[in-house]
Amino acid sequence: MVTIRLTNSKTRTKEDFVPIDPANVRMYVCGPTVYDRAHLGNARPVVVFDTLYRLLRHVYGADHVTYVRNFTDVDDKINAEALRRQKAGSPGTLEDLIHERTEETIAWYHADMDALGTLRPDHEPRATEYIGQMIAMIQGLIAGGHAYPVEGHVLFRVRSYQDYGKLSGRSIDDMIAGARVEVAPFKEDPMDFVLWKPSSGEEPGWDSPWGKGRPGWHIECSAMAHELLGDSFDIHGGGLDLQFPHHENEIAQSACAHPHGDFAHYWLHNEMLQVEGKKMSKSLGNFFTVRDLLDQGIPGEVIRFVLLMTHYRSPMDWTAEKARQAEATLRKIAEFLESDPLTKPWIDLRYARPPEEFVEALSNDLNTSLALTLLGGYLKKREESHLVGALRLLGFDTERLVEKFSPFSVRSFIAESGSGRTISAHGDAAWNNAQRVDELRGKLETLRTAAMATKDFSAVDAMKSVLVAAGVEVRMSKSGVELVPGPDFDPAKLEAIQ
RNA sequence: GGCGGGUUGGCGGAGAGGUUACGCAGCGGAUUGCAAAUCCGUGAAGACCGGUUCGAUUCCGGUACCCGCCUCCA
Repeated sequence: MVTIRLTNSKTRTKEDFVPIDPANVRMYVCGPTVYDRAHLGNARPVVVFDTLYRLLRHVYGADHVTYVRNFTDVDDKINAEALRRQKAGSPGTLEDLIHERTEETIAWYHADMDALGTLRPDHEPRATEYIGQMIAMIQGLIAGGHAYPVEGHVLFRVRSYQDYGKLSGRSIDDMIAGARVEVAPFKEDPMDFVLWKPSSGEEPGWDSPWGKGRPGWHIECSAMAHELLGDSFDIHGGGLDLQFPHHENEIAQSACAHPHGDFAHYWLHNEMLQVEGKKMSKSLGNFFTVRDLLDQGIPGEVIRFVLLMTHYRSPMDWTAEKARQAEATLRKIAEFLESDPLTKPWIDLRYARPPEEFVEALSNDLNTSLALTLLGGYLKKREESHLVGALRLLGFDTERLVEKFSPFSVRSFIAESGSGRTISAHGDAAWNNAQRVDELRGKLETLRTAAMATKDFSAVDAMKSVLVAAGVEVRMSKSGVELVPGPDFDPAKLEAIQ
């Protein structure tokens, strides 16, 4: 069995991964706040940890990994939207409207992340379903002297936790010195953070020993991770921006509430995403959601490929050029996969396995960039079994790749043994297009044969330019004519040919 | 201000204390009616200054620049 090695933020070193229980490897990843469409930055950790999830399943067995990713459905932005709808006359209580909004957002999230080829986690708990556990946990923290109620709030006492700041490499005193935050007057210490806060009439609230209120942001992950994964579990993941304060606070709460456990053993943080060299932000006008990209016709597989091109601990830049390269590579792969089985050795691809070196690349702190390089090697060497095994482990469905990136091709061949033509198509729409293009292929071939005799190629060139304009690649050689649709293939433009 | 990370060839992007990364683009060639695709070949790097070492792009220190977090953004 390969040894997985992961860079643990807790120790700042790359460590051998040793699960608490190899029969049940447990991973928790911070999920989205469901107030709007997921943007591309949200997608990065989803794809990164999906890849880790797939690797863990590969190494320990699909039934021996438990992956939890939460939905944060308690949030001011959600409240604001629900309130806006209520004031606009939508029926139902505020709680109903909040639920409506979060349901809608979760459905979008699932659709968008599915398009990126990510597996659904084993559990997707919602904060609102774990309020009871959060209240119980807060009560325990108060009883243990780690938290204190004041003015309807409950605050966590950071000075009660020795190791506060260890994960993010900060000291409480340094942070106070450089703090730019306004400190609520009722805090014992400026760094104390909210576990519970009161709700006004316009905000959702739950009854608690401290009055009607709602949980602070950090407690939900602690409560849900504990409920679903226990006192101690293996991996906790999320974006680097969550390292402080979110993860720091999670550790403090969990460690103090469950002193017999040690919470997560390995903390993984992915670096941030940039767009054309700049931070993605609405003010710079380079902000976009995953749905925006999909709607622009950039396939989810391309987005996934681009995200995997850069190691997860490096800042990653989304550029149009990278998307172009990823698309070109996926097209080459698809074209090879769909190519005539008679031209390559027959293998039962159902049992294709990724090569050892490929698994090792991923096992070395999820080196997806190196993995993609190896993948390119299998393509070049036409090692179909290796290629398919590697693609699957990386989360690419080979049949979908063919349907999307090489839907059909038509070709004629002239050989000593005779001549003929082949059509390959995947899916009904592709078949119809292939039929139409094949007619044109026949016509082009006739024109070309005539032109070879007369040396007048003008008719051939005219037809070729229309095909190219319609996004069809034209390949003519001694052995025949081949037409392959490119990424911009537009069947409507073929009508220009009579 | 405090803390953390980064700086590799035209572009993207890895590994490794010493031997070709790789991809894209470029260039040369094969092939082609032309082209495309494909194949073969090829130049090009390690921000700056010091140190350790027989030898550093790879380890250590400093400088510059960039980025992130400290504000319930992944």
